[in-house]
Amino acid sequence: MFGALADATRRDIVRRAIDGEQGILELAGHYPMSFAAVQKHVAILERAGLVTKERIGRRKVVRANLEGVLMVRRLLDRYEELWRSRIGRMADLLADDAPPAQKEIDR
Amino acid sequence: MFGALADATRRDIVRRAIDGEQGILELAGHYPMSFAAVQKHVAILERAGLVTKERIGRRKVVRANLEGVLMVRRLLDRYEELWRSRIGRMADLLADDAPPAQKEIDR
DNA sequence: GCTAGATACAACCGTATGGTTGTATAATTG
DNA sequence: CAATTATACAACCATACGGTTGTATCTAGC
Repeated sequence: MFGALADATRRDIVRRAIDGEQGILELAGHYPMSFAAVQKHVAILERAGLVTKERIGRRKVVRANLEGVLMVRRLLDRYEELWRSRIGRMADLLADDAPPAQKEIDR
Repeated sequence: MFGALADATRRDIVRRAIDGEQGILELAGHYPMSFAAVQKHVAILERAGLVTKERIGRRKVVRANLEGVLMVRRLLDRYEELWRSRIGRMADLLADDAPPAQKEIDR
């Protein structure tokens, strides 16, 4: 998933897919590369679960998959939580620390 | 940044860096690859701003950089927001839609 | 059913990436 | 300061990746 988002073109496709109903050919129009290249990018995003394709008429409309974006975000949330809990543990350690004898505190 | 997180080893290093005070050699112990390889991974994470190195004695301790993680998350938040505002716009459209004449609604 | 439109897929190419080994630099220890 | 520990860096290799072109499939319209 992170891999899928690691490419700028793909991130932009996701962005456009969020509020567009664009077919692949239309999407390809926005980028300085061939239709096939864009097609590959969409395929990668699709496999990563960040985007879905739906046949509409003779086109296949690309739609962003909110679930996918949320999935990635959740991972990052876990990292943040790990961090905060670490900070928490450090604070706990300091708090649990019974005030040592005066001579050790002062100075 | 997404690129930096696109590798499983690097994600694990970030995880360990969150609550560890591990040097690179210690980190390398966890993975089936050479010290130099891990060193490169750390360098990539560092360039991406996800991790910092601090010299402590003869080691260089690797610490996760919360700022970096939050940065990536913020990007995903923007995607989510785009999505929700799109849903919002669609809802608005439906709401703004003045009830058409009866003949158009029924049937 | 034939033609045109839109997508799919395979083969190929150059470069970036993840890995290796080897050598050099920094900091601790005796 | 010599020896050891921990990190840095360069050169190299195989493979993955982003791009191309060419051909095949599927749908719409006449």
